[in-house]
Parts: sequence; structure tokens; C-alpha cells
Amino acid sequence: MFAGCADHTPLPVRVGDKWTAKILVCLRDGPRRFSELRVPLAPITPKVLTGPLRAVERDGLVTRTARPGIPPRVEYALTPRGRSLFAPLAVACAWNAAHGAELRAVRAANGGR
Amino acid sequence: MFAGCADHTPLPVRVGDKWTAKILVCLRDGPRRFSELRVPLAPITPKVLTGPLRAVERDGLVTRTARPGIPPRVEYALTPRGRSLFAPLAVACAWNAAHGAELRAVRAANGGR
DNA sequence: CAGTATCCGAAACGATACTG
DNA sequence: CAGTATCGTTTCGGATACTG
Repeated sequence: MFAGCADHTPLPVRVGDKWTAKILVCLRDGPRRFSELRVPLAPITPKVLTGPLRAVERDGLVTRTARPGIPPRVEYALTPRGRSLFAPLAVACAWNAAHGAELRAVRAANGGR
Repeated sequence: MFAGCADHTPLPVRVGDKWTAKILVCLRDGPRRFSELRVPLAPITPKVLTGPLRAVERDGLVTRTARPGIPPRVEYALTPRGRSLFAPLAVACAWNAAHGAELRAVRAANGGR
């Protein structure tokens, strides 16, 4: 049905969840450290951030680089594959720009559950 | 961050879940009845199908038309707004065709949790 | 036929606290 | 700083059974 997709989701990677896409966007302009990611994603907790971060790392969308020393310093950076996801993401945002407001109006009118 | 989006998801509508996008695809070639949807979506249960179906109806992506009579006959059909979602969906599928296999290989190598 | 009613389990999200 | 450990809540998906 969705050629090439795992059969249980339309999208191949975990970008439909609450945080993953935002994480990728935060890394768009360069590597960021764990705590640097927490700022734009506030009020995300460390535990919640860790989940999707491990997932994108496992999927080769982001690299994790730990530099030894005190204090510890860990940098997250997009891979080319991670960067390639911005294309579908941009199209989703374009749909939003075109239809989002209207959709939310209809949803509210129908009882925005 | 995602212009025009609800703040809790990158995508505006519920297409990141397991069934919604598949439902839209099933309606692509014309209206379908409840039971007709269950066939390509097997082994979905009626209760599970009802959830996303009510959501897309509430969001104006699909219309629900009940014809009186015995047996009951209910038809679901895409609206123009629902149809417009195929554009972003197609781009997601294209990403899959280009990167999906590689991604699943990496994921499996890293312990496909 | 087109659903609804119950009950269940898994996963995501979240608050709070603690550690190398 | 960069996490992990616990605990609790909510949501999704699913199995089974029942109804207008």
C-alpha cells in the first residue's frame, strides 16, 4: 500500500511523534549539545528527549559524538540521510500553510477532541 | 517551529498513526462502505477502524453518508481537502523509495527496537 | 451492515529525583 | 553536563462480544 514502508506506518521513520521532527529542525543549522537541544524544545524533560534521540541515532539520521573530559560534552549532528528528511517535512509544512487554519476551524466547529 | 502547525506535532492531521493514511488511500478511487474498507485494511477490527474514521470525518477530510434502509448502507468519501493530502503523502513515499531500504538495514544492524 | 461496549496490553509522554 | 531510574497518566491498538 505504501511502497517501501513498514506495514504499520505510512512514514518510514519516527517523525509522526511529538518530538522527532522538532529535534531534526533544531539540528538543521549545525551540531547541538544535549542541553542546547532542551532550550528550544522546552519544557521537554531529559528522559523524554533521550527516547527519540536514541531512535534517530539508531536510524542513522543523527550522529552522537561524546568528547571526553569534565564536564562531559556530547554533540548531536544531522547525517546526510537525516538532512534528506527536510524535503518531505517541508511539503508537510506547505500543506499546513495552505490548509492548516481551515482544518483547525472545522475541527473546532465539530468539537475539537 | 513548524509554521501553522499545532505545537505538538509536525503534521497537522492524524496521518502519522497506523491507519489514517491507509484509509485515505483506500478511498482514493471512490467512495467505500464501512465493510469495504475493512477488506484492504484487514485484519482491522470495527472498533479500531471507527476511531480514525471519526477523526478524518471531524476534520473534513472525509464525508460520511448514511442511506436509510435495511440493511444500513454508509458511504465514506474523500473531500477535496482530504484529497489534497495525497501530495505530502506522495513525497513521504518517495522518500521511502529512496531511503527506506537503507534505513531499515541500518536500524536492523543497530538492533531493531 | 455498521457499528458500540468492555477489557486488556504496549507505548509515548511527563514529573520528580538521582548519578558518573 | 548528560544522562538514568521510578512512577503515573494518557492514548493507541487490539480481542471479544453484542446491538439497531
